[in-house]
Amino acid sequence: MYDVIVSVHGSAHETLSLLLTLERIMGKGSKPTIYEVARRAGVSRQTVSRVINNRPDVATDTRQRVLQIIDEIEYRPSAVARSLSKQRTYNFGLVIAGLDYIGPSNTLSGIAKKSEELGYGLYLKELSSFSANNIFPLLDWFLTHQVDGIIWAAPEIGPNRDWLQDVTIDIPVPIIFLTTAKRDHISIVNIDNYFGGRLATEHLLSQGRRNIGHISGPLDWWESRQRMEGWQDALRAGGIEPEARMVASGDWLSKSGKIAFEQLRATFPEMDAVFSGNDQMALSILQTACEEKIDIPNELSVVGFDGIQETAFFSPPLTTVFQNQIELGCMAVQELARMVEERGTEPPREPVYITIKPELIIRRSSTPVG
Amino acid sequence: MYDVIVSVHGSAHETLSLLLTLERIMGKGSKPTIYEVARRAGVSRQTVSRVINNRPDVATDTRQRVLQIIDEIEYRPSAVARSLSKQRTYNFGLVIAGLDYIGPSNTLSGIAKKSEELGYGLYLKELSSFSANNIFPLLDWFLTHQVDGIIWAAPEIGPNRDWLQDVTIDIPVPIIFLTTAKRDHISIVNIDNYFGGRLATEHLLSQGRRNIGHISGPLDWWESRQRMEGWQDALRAGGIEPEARMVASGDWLSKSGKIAFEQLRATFPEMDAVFSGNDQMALSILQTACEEKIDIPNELSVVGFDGIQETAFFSPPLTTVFQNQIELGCMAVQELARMVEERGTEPPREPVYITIKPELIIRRSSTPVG
DNA sequence: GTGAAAGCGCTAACAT
DNA sequence: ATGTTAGCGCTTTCAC
Repeated sequence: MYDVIVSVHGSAHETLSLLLTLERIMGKGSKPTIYEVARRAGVSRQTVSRVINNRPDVATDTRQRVLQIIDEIEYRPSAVARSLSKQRTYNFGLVIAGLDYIGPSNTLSGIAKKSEELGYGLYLKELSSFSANNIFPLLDWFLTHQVDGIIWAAPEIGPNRDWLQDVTIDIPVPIIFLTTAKRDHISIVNIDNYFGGRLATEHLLSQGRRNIGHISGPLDWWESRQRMEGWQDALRAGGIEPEARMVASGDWLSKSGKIAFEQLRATFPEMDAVFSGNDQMALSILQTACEEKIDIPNELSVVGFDGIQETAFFSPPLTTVFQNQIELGCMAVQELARMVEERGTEPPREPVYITIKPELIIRRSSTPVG
Repeated sequence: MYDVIVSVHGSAHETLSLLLTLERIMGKGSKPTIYEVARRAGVSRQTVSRVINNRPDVATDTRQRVLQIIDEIEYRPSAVARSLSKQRTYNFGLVIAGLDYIGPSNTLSGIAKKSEELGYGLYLKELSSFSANNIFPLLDWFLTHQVDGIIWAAPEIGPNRDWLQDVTIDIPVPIIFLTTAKRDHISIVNIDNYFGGRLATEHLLSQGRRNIGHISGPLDWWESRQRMEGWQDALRAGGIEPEARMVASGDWLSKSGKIAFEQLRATFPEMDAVFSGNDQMALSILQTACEEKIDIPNELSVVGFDGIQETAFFSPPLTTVFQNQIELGCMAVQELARMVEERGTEPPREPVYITIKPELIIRRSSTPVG
């Protein structure tokens, strides 16, 4: 009896599975498997496998029949089983921080979009603090879940990249970092914050301003320091020596910008321009100015950083350095996908260091009519 | 020879696997499996399985030995294999939209945090537009990947929930919706926008204002309509009949707020207060007022909606209706986890409809000193 | 307390 | 063009 069935449907082993499968099918709710499709179509599982993977070597009518069954019983191939079998998940792991700021969620948007486009799923983990406490459980989780690659999109702050040295990158999957100082042997995608700082400052110089203050972000942020250095070097290139009293630090939020601005007015009274480390702190300068009847841009020019949409409608509209965070996210994913696809190539590819130039958007806050 | 090995390490079948495994181990890079651990520890795979699952029925010294090996060879259990075997992934699928706005990314933050806390991984998919185009491929992807549950965190706009009727919910996994009008048979978590609209308006009434205008969000957004209805009903309760000329619609962005405000000043010149559908549009009211020397709050009171952090540092500080989006995300995940854990309970649980009350934060923009 | 056998749903490699 | 066999790495009975 087995022999008969075998000759029609498959081996003894498959027939046995068939019987078991049938029992299972009885119970409600159990999702159909590839085997169920094969059984109904009267073909083997591999044939079904070929169909669902769009492989050419299947007879047209067989393919039709299989497809119809699939449709009929609403069969969906299990990505889990496929991952196990192929030893590849087509998933990326993403570590991000500071979703309560608008910048990171733009980056996220770019990452999500590009991953989708390239056919990768995306596991999201948010780092609750910016510090580096729970890095290892997190990495472990990703490895455990067999992601094909990791995107590290939390900013570099203080010592929160030290673990890189410890691990000396024996992480067995490709990993790409955003917003991280250049380091050997690791792949990085960055906005060129230094260049942005120079852009802003050179623009103010070109408008005839000579007393250009700076409100920086927190100085343990790598990005803040880069922007500040851009400001410093631009000043020097213009023949001006930057001094400590020309800088005040904030924490990115509007409130701190207000405080820093007050401070600068005290320590640097001749100030005729400010370069703010981000747009939100710049906003509070504009507000303070409005309250205290300081004429922007005639008395004081202001330039921000980030290029959030609102800046176009600040009053006056804010000149700002636009950093394309969506693009940043896209690039990161694109590069990671490349790394994944080119694994095992000989010789191994060099780590990449990609830098995206920000752009200056000139508006009224820095262009006195005079 | 087999017999000897068998008596030490396992069955003939396992010994065969062993040989194959050994070969594989030779090749660089192949990750150790549970079998490798078992072999080195001289126990069976099930024992190792017990150890990594923290099961009590393992002798202490056996456990120690196994743990040590695991540490030594840096073994990490494969979540993929486990998922296949347990028919459960401990992953959620999240659909979100509008990450370029700040609200959704707060919700996301809550969702990510709570998922982590409850031990679930999170697959992220961003809906590129707010419309309902590519819903089905998306759902399919999640089902294919065997998520334990789905969180739908894209807002309800126009007809983008129509598919719910089509599918009549034969989605085989629990699913929870955010920001969605009440419907039968589906689980929903919402901010009470209607209540928020009432809160804002009643506050203005209590301050003696009688001519309260409203700048709404886009009226195809369910949230916008709810807030507006709250405004309307509060006015009526105060003996005032709302009229069309008292409302102008924006698109959430500052610019549209400015335009809407200009319009209201024309159609509703006696206006002495405005309730804005969000904080960003309210910001542009404040800015316009500052430019045009309108005294806020004495001439005009302003109340916003959302409660973004910046509002505390607007000038003047903005009274606003705070919606806790992080909490919203947490609740959604918590509820989803419950649904997942209580599957198959008899009788099945009723769908939930949870509503979070927003809170009024009173600041200077609505509290004239008089 | 520990182990053998079977199975989760799919694919790769090798037939035919 | 289609089928067979042997995995992928883990868990779940059930037996001892």
